[in-house]
Amino acid sequence: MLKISELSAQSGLSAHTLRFYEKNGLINASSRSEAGYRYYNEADVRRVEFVKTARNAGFSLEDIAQLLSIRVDKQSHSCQEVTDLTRHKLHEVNAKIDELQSMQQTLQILLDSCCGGPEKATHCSIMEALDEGEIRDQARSKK
Amino acid sequence: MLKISELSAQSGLSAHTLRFYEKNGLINASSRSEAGYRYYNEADVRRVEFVKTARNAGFSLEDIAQLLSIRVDKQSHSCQEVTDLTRHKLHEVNAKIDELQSMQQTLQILLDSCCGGPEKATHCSIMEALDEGEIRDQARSKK
DNA sequence: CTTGACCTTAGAGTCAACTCTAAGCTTATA
DNA sequence: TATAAGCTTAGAGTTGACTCTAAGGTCAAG
Ligand SMILES: [Zn+2]
Ligand SMILES: [Zn+2]
Ligand SMILES: [Zn+2]
Ligand SMILES: [Zn+2]
Repeated sequence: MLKISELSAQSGLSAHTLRFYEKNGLINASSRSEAGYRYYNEADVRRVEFVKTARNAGFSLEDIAQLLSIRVDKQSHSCQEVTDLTRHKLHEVNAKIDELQSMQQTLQILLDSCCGGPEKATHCSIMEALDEGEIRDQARSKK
Repeated sequence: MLKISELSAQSGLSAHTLRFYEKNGLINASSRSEAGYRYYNEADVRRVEFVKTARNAGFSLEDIAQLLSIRVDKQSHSCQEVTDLTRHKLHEVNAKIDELQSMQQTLQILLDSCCGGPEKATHCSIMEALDEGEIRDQARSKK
């Protein structure tokens, strides 16, 4: 049985974060001391690790809540549900990458166009490009 | 002289956003009607377009505030200042791309490993992978 | 028995960039 | 003149994932 600070040290998640995850229904301590201190057993710890791993893979806390509800009753869920979640997340990640790569290109072009020296910015081609709006619009995600 | 709704239509930025930008010192209407309505002249409009272009390139509003302060007095600023800003932004964008590509890979591997069918998730290899934590940590940015 | 580290809670604050609301003027059209 | 559309302001709400605070109870070591 681990106290919250011990689980925190072991998992790398702060005690604050662990309590926050609990408040959001992701994890919980299956027992409490008389004084109300949280005590985590092995299953609790595994659940925390699952959350941590899923978070590292890029899933949002909401996604993780769904994955957890599958995890506790795998019988009632299908592989398809799991891949749907994963595929959806992958699409989001891909969209974000596209957006950022577009910015990357723009920024690189701007950077290449400018001398970067100590001269006055009166002739700066980056400022000119921004002034003239000659930059293709990025598809900025709205969410 | 444009009223805020006209500038909004022309720029594609909502009137709310234009007022928000003004509150944050990015833009402003150089004159007001007797009743207090904002009126934007050509220079105002160009400044708004500059903001819009810089935002499209990926700069934060804070970055843009700096770019604008250079823009109004190019004599007192150097190309280097401009490239520093741009390079810094590029680094941020690159870091974010790396992080997302790492997630992308992880998600793709997970997806490839799962049958995605209507079978019960008891044997799901995505769930297994998340359970076993066999996923390399992404370098998640903390900011 | 005291000190200090650790634990509890509800709830507030943070960040970025909006987005919206309420309450009340103003202006254009029918 | 009445109605609707448009403008003003200060200020609150949104999103996601924390992060921190205040006020107080608990526990082990010296
Ligand atoms: Zn130069
Ligand atoms: Zn330059
Ligand atoms: Zn399967
Ligand atoms: Zn599966």
